[in-house]
Amino acid sequence: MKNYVDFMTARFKAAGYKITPQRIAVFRFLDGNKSHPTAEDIFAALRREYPNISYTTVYNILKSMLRIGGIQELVIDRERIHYDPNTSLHHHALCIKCGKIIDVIMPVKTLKLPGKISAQFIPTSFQIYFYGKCRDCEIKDAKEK
Amino acid sequence: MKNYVDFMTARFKAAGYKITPQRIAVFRFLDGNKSHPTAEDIFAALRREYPNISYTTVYNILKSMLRIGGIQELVIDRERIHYDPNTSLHHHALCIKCGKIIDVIMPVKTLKLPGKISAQFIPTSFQIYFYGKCRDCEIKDAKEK
DNA sequence: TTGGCTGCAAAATATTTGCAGAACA
DNA sequence: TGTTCTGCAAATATTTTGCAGCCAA
Repeated sequence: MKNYVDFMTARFKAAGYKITPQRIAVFRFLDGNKSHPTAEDIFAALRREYPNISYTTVYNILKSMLRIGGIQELVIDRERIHYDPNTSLHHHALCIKCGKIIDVIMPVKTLKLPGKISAQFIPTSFQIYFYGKCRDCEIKDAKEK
Repeated sequence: MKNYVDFMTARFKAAGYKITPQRIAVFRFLDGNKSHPTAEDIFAALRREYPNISYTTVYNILKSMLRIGGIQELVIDRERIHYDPNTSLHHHALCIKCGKIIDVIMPVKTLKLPGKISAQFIPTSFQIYFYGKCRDCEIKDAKEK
């Protein structure tokens, strides 16, 4: 499978979902996308190609992708949900000034919950979120002083 | 400082904020509270004592507490924000069935970002979120099968 | 006394839903 | 051709804001 578009197209077909131009456009937009877009970002990008596309469609497609896999929701920003086509284990850093999210690829041995907690909770995944300032905002802030 | 109410009252006074019955009620509700309540939970609890209390007041108080410290926002649930009066370093587990959040107290050495990333990002804190199923939901699901 | 705080109502924002018509398979 | 999908409009839910009156200091 050479790219994300073909990969997702195959997954949708396998799941019995139809392939529509809008769906392909979402796959294309997300292919290799490391910007962690929101539904609005995706909507805005697709609107150039499809002036009539609706939020409903964007949300529908994202929901389908979540259901069958191929995308990840990032719940890190209190204002809105971000999406990440990279579903392999990695983490994220949020700039509290500009809201930018960057990937944190680091080897973290699969975290084991302490015995007391594993009696109460069965984890299926985990995410590490770093909060701080990105380089650009750090520089901007330094200049203001 | 013997308890959270006195502690927060002192902090508010030190910051030049007034002490109102509603503020004390929020402090009291949060004292030792490990349920990770939402603004709605707090509103509902306070309403019993203060039938006229408004969401505005709850949100205002939470915002003040965030500003001067004494509370933490948990951005883990896609639907709403949860609050935690425990601001010491600890982590959380979210049950994807019932939405319950439980504390994860485990010793994690302060995580260091890989060199490549620390050139781009200066972290001030981090949070580990576990996603899975709580014991109660696990038992419920087992019975259904 | 007075500036900050509360509570009401309305606004803003993100996401979801009902439904009629379009279009993929 | 039939069912799923799209797009519009309206609904929902959470959080924020404007403002008049109240109250803690």
